[in-house]
Amino acid sequence: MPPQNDNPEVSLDTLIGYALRKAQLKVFQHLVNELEKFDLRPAQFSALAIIDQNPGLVQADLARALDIEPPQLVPLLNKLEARALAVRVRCKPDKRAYGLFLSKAGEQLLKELKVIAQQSDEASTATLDDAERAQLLGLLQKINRNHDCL
Amino acid sequence: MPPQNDNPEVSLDTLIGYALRKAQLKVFQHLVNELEKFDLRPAQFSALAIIDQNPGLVQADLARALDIEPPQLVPLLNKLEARALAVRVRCKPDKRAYGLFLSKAGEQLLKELKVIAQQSDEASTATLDDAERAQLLGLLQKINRNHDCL
DNA sequence: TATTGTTATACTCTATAACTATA
DNA sequence: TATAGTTATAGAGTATAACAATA
Repeated sequence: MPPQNDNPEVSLDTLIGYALRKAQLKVFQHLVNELEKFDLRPAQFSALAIIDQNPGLVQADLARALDIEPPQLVPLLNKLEARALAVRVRCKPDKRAYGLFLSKAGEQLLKELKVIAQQSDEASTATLDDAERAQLLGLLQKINRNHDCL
Repeated sequence: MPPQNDNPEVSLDTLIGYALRKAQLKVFQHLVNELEKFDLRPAQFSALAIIDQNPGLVQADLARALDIEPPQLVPLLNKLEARALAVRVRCKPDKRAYGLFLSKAGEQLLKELKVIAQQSDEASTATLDDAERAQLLGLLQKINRNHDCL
């Protein structure tokens, strides 16, 4: 922390965006470190979870759910397929598209990863108690509701 | 009883990290759009605010405060100096280092930007009322307090 | 002609090693 | 020798246009 601060009445510390970014970097970095042991990135974990909850969805749907562009999905899914965690299956009605499914190994790994992610969440927010964590989750989800202002 | 492995207890929507990331992207993107009108990035705004509160700090201090590496600071400060918003001044005691100061124009622009940032904060969290916003800020700051290294 | 997934490309952000000039 | 700032560079993450196969 740099030297003194003689005019603190309006500062970065009153901005939600500033605190939000710092907190996100901290929590995200913790998860990155945990998932590194599985040679996975957070987006790959999220992809596994979304496929698990929406078996058969096509890549465009997954891209929208992850809020990334379709081209970014290609190496991500290649990696998951190469590790036999997920599969692309040609759609019967529309042979341009692929339905996405988890393999048994993918389902099993995902179960492990969910525990890891939950523990990472708690470890990186260890200054909060359970009630505060629940409160925070509710507030964040409330922010994430209205997407029409974007 | 066969133990069911569905595990709906832990999905992405129960993870603080997931909600935190989505909220941060939303709030950050809103600020990026607002600052774009001034041809500035959030890190440049933060740099202006930190220099303003800590006039004369050296670049290593600013890098630490912004949580970026010193090399990333070079083009950032070059831009601020080229626009005459901030200046690097050789330190008298240690001629290797530069003290950083805002120009009058920098101070004046910063005053404007603080209003913009505050409005951006409120606009991108418009689903929250003032009490919830204050609550959220407190929770985030609590996360950002690290007790393992002071 | 339009769409799904893919390739190629570029632009930003970030991280690290090496260089300069001072100490 | 060690440090402050800089340069050069490489690695991610992200965004867009263009292409192939299919509709």
